Amino acid sequence: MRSDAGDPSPARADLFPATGGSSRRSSAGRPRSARISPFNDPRYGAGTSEIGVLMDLEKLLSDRLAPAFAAVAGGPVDPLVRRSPRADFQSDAPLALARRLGRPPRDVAAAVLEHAVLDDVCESAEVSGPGFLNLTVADRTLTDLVAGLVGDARLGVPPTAAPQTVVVDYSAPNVAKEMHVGHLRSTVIGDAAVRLLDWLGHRVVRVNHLGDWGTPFGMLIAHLADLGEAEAAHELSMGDLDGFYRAARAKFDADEAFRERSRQRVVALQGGDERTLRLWRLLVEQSERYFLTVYDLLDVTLTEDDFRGESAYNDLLPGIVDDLDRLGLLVSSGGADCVFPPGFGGRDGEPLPLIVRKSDGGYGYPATDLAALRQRTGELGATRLLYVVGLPQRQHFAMVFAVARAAGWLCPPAEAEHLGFGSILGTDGRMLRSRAGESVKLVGLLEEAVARATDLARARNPELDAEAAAEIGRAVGVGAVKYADLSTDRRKDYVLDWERMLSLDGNTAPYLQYAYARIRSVFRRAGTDARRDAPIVLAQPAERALTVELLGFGAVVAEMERSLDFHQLAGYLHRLATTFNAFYERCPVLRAPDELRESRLLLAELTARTLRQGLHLLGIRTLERM
RNA sequence: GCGCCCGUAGCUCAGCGGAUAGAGCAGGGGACUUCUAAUCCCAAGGCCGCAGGUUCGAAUCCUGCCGGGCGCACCA
Repeated sequence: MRSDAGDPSPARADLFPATGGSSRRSSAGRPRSARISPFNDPRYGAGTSEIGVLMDLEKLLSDRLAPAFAAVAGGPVDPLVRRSPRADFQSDAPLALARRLGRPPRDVAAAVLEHAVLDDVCESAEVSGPGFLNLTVADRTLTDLVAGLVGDARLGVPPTAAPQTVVVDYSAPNVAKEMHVGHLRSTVIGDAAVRLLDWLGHRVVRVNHLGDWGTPFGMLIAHLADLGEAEAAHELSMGDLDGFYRAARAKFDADEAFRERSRQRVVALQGGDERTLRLWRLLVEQSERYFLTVYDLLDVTLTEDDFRGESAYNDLLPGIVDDLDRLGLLVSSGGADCVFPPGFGGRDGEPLPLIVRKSDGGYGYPATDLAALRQRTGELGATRLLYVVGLPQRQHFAMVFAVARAAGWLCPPAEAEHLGFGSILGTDGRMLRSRAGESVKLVGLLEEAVARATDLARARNPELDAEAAAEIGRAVGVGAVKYADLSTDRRKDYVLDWERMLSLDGNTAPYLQYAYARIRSVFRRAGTDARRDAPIVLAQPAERALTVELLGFGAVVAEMERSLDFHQLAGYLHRLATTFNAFYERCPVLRAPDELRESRLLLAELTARTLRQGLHLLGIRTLERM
């Protein structure tokens, strides 16, 4: 069972229905008719929504505008509906269409308006500026849609109509080596991808592509043998993997006899020597045990079942070479077996090979990656392969994918995507390093985050007992690190700045967690849940703004299924929290007259559920109090 | 040398063909006998690296330059 520490199962199941599984399934292939509305669709009674899709305002407006555009253009046109600073929404499409039709943009916009049926959902719809359509949604539409959200455990996000098998390759630490900040991004981003795709109803296979094979293992095993198994196991179980590695390395550099023993160990390992293999397994097991403690601290859903080291593909490697040869793709160059995918050049302008088998007969990581890919599309039947690996390996994956396509191991509908990411920088703008110039230990980083967050919690709240402070410190500290990673475009480098990411305001995890805790506090005081059937009343602009924001969750999540750009979800959650805090400031909940009080409790509950679900998708915990 | 990525407010970042380029932080001014002020409100802050081009319209697309990062055959 996966130790999903961030599972949103609430203390009060009635208030926060579980959202882990696909509890409701919308009718697949449902027609996207523009004429279906919350008001005329018999399946769509207020508060008892059977389908999630029409809780999405953008889609509702888009569906209404599409036929009108089609009528004007004589063919399908995407209405390009988006949020607008001048109204609730705007359509940009008339501008582009005007050129195609050779008519003035404002005329086109006006013609679209004439054809569009918007009266029942919009308070106003008008041509604006050079030819935009500004749409202001009727309050009645907002209250009806948000009432549908109340009854929807999935908050307006329907499960996918086309489930795929998705393999997510992420984390991938190296045996007998410490996890460092470089593994942080892969682990955090990969885990968010897994959580999202799983929630959307895909079959997700986590693969932790452990670095558990290769020449360094000769050295490590030789060192292990010198120490004796018992002593080595003890050292490794302390979690000091780097100490072990460094000691082996130092002997390797200094001692010729040790170097020779190391080389013999490599040969013995590859030759399947039982005693050597046993030592190797000890190394792997101890390392895996250590990695699991890091994953536990990180609140990541990886378990022991997800380890699939490079060695797992060893038996498949000769077949890869043979089959490439049979397909006529293999070229011998400099004694190595290579494939030269077109379009890749090297330093000297020569074609760049993917070296499948080295001149010494050994296999490198290209062979392993090809074998793994083939196993994923073949045996596992995956149609989406994600590789959460740093951007420097971009060319490598482009070549592997190109060769796999040429070999027929990667063909539609299956597709592979390198989910690359940038580096973590220090506040000096350079790659994050420890003072000694080494890579920074991941656990050290996490421990510092937790310690800092715990201190902050104590300083804010001196009456907290030690246990509560520790729990808050952990959720906030780890959440802050993960959120800092996920809240900016993953392709860019980002600066790790303690002050900023642990700050209680700004686009940070603590800010979002605090908004959630505040809402929970309201419900503790209320001593009751929100009444599910209470009508939503939009008495003030802040209530209206919050409602519009709540209705945007589905569109953001839907967009991320494809892009996996988690900073968009982070941005949405921050916007939602900001909008809620403004609402909270101006709209008393518990002190309000009955009707308003019930309505506001519902809005608060929806906000909390959305924050919790959104943060959960990012792998970040919420707290009942802070 | 070839290739890829990145230069947006003092700082960290959104925006990637559409209206007057948005947030947050820091700095300035205001709001606490609080439904948790770990909050909110207000004002200020920009030749979107530079120069051309395409377009009714360019931070966004194309070309060239400048600055920074990364990769380029037997390490993964």
